[in-house]
Amino acid sequence: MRVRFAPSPTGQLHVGNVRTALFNWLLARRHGGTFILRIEDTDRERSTRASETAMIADLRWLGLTWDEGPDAGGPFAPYRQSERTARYDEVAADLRARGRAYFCFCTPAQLEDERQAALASGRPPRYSGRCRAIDPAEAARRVEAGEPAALRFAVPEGDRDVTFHDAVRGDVTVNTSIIGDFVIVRSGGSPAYNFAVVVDDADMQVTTVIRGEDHISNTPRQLLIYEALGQPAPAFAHLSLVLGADHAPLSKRHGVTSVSEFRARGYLPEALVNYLALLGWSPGEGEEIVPIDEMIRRFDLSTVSHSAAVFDFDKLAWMNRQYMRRLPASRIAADAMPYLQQRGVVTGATAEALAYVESLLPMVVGSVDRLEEIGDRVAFLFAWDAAEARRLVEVESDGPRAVEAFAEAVRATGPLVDRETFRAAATRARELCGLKGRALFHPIRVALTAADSGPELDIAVPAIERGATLPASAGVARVSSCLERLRAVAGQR
RNA sequence: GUCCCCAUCGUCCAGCGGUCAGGACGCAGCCCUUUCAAGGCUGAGACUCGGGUUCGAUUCCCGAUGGGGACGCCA
Repeated sequence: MRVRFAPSPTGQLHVGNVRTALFNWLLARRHGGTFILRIEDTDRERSTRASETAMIADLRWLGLTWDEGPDAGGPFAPYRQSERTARYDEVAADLRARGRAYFCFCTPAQLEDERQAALASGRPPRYSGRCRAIDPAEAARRVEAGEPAALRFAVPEGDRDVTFHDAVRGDVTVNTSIIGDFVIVRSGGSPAYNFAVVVDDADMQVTTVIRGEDHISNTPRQLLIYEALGQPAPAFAHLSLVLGADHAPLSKRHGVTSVSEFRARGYLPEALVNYLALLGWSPGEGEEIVPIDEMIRRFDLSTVSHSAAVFDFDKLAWMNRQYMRRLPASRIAADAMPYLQQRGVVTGATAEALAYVESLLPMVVGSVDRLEEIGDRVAFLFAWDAAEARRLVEVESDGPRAVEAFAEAVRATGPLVDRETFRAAATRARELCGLKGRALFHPIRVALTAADSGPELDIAVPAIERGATLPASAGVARVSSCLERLRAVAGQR
């Protein structure tokens, strides 16, 4: 089995395309087949190498590895359409020599007028086939003389049904009478999509073409080319589209849609892949968190949904939270470093900094959806605002009393390095002031964190103390100790 | 306009002739709790409509309706 993902490098890699890539990849891995990455850069205007590079990086980040591609090489190289022009020229010449394609001299303006007229009078807006009547020898002379011409495929006359079996939706039939002669080589000499895909898929021996539903009506055209070429056609599978909440195809105006943006916002590749897999496919019973190996084991095109799916950002967020909790802490800590560095909370990627960040994870994981949000949740460690803390303490009727009792307890116990020490200090404070429950703990919280909500105190407090012992060389922003904070709030009064 | 595809809770999926129509996200309530979350439990919430076929249709067939796609010298 040979499948391919063939993006055109004209921008960012979109999650809808990633889903297509993923389904191709899953099928290849499931059957021990080959996954090919092919770059469809025939549109010279819009394709850029920067976009190609970015897409490759995104695919790598997602873990969708390919066996053949522009960088990896392979037996059917090159895998970049812009480097395959000689091959397209050859096939185009052959088609023309055999009367299956002809030169068209119509101007864009002419074509546009015809289309408008057809639309206005309610006829299908397709090419009239006018240039088909031009004698091939004369056409060749005109081209020789430098007249610009596109090459069109000569769709067989008469109405004939073209049927193909779609692996996700069954048989699809289209009548050739609705297909106008379409351009296969632009007047500039570059191959048009319908032509290049067929040549490439045939040359690269692709056995199954999995792509978006928007290509379903292109399939009959491509089948006609396969036929004219005397090549066997691959199997086809068309995936439904990914929509936004308004049921319009997912686009920038729905929010974040490109892989690089999801990455920048702190989504994990495993979560994105898992979410996307479940958008239009289900592994069977229950389970939403599906390890990649399990997906490979279970994936099958016949169980892919026929209908369009709405992208649910909330569910993705939930999924990401699940992965933040399940993936090894060392991995999450490492991935979170760039975000913390960006905030200036971590200044150097030392082993000590990494270890400290990892130690903070139990405090944030589960309460945060994305890596990017970790910084907010731990901000109280590094940016503690004494005035704000004092203000919040005073809002509580017994606030100052509770804080003073706690401060005295801490002076006795020393640094609250672990949960037990913290609890012992809290117990001592309760004995000193007689306050308990919220009346005791809330003042302690606001005094120590300058915020009235946050992580559980018995893990937040030791985190403060651990941070306070870190040397400057650790590359972590300064954390003031509990005692320092208490002194500043309770004062020496 | 023409052709093609699609149709189960708000959303994503299960269901593949007989089910109290199941799960997940989200939502509501309760519990837990020193706060916000998280977590646990409970709950509300769907078979688009009309014809067939059948003893029996969410499930099969036809039509309508609705949604989407295509009709480019974009892919």
